[in-house]
Amino acid sequence: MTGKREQTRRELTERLLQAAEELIEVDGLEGTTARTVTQRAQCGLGTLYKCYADLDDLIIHVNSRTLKKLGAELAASTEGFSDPVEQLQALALSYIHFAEQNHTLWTALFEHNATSSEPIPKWHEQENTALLTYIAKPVMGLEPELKDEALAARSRTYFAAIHGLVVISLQGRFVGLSPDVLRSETKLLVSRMAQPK
Amino acid sequence: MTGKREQTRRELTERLLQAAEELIEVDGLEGTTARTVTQRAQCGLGTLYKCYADLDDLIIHVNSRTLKKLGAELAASTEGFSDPVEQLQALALSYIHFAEQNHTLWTALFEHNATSSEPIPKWHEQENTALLTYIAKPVMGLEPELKDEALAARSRTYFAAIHGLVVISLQGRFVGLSPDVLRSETKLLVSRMAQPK
DNA sequence: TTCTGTATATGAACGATGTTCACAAAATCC
DNA sequence: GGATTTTGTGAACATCGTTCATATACAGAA
Repeated sequence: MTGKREQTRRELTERLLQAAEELIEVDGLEGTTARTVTQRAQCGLGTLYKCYADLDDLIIHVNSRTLKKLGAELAASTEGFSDPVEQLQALALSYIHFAEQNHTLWTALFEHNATSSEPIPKWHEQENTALLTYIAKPVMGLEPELKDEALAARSRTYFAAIHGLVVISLQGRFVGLSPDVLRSETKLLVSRMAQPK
Repeated sequence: MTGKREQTRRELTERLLQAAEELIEVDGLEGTTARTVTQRAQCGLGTLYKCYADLDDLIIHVNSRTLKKLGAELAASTEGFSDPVEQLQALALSYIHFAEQNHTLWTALFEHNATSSEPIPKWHEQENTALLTYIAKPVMGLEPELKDEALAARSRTYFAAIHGLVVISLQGRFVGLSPDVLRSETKLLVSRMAQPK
């Protein structure tokens, strides 16, 4: 019987990922410590560092999962819409919906590593930029003259503007907008952005 | 000779504020600890808790200073422009300039307290929303039908969209835009937002 | 000025954090 | 089945924010 080592290692790795995700979901990033995660995963403290580089690395893997879920919802949101503007509206509303329904996980996406020395690994940066592809498609329909870098930059502009609006609203650094005001302002932002001069 | 106690207390409070500001400027929030701050201010560790509620409170006071500087630059930026759109452009470019020139202090404004249990005190929230006044003025010129809450919401939308763009660019969670692309995209965002349908 | 009482600046100490590492135990190999 | 290698473990360490007894310095009265 061979491969037992590899199996238990995979189980441990998965259990830790699951435990971290649940902890972030319930208590947020601040409650997600090396000790609470390993306790919930029912393994020793040092095991975390056998399965992941460090706690940051584990959280990045949780964020990776979250990005996959978000990507799936974004992809599904544009189905049935042929008009680029309607697609952008659907993407924006889908983003809001995801942020509301998965508040702590979504928050962890950009609050994590906010003050860290280690840079975000490239494979995870890539996962972020990959989401811009969903935006690039309708933007291409709206502004067909844009090529490559210009299209990527414009897509980032669309995303950044919407994202900023959602952050201000849901994070509540300023007094938060109500959910319906957030939606109406988002629709307005998209429709104005989507009318090239 | 009376009032010596109060004077040294004020000096200590100011020295701690100055030390924290310099530390954030040089090392960012992560290098700004209770020990490094008190060491730089040349006072005992416990003194911090005599002058401020805790380390968070001290950093909030640094952020308060930063907001004042930002507010002054924003106020100055619109001088000489009468066209609302030009005023919004000036505000946006001024915001970018401030973020670039005071990168760590500006970052501390919204990265601090990201994962904290204590809510931001109301007087500091008020300092944040006060900045929206600068935006509200030109927006009022552009969309005079907006009243009170609607105007406040629309001003937040303008700010949030620009802020999102600057964050994505300067924070570099995604691969960062070059400074001139950031500026051209910002101008485009403002001009499109500023054309009511 | 001197003496007494009070306010306060201080750093040792505490609990909690992320991370490391020697070691015992378990899996693999011959 | 014995030898060897791999690995999960938690005690230990450095550092963090925060507290508190205490010694020091100041304020008011004589």
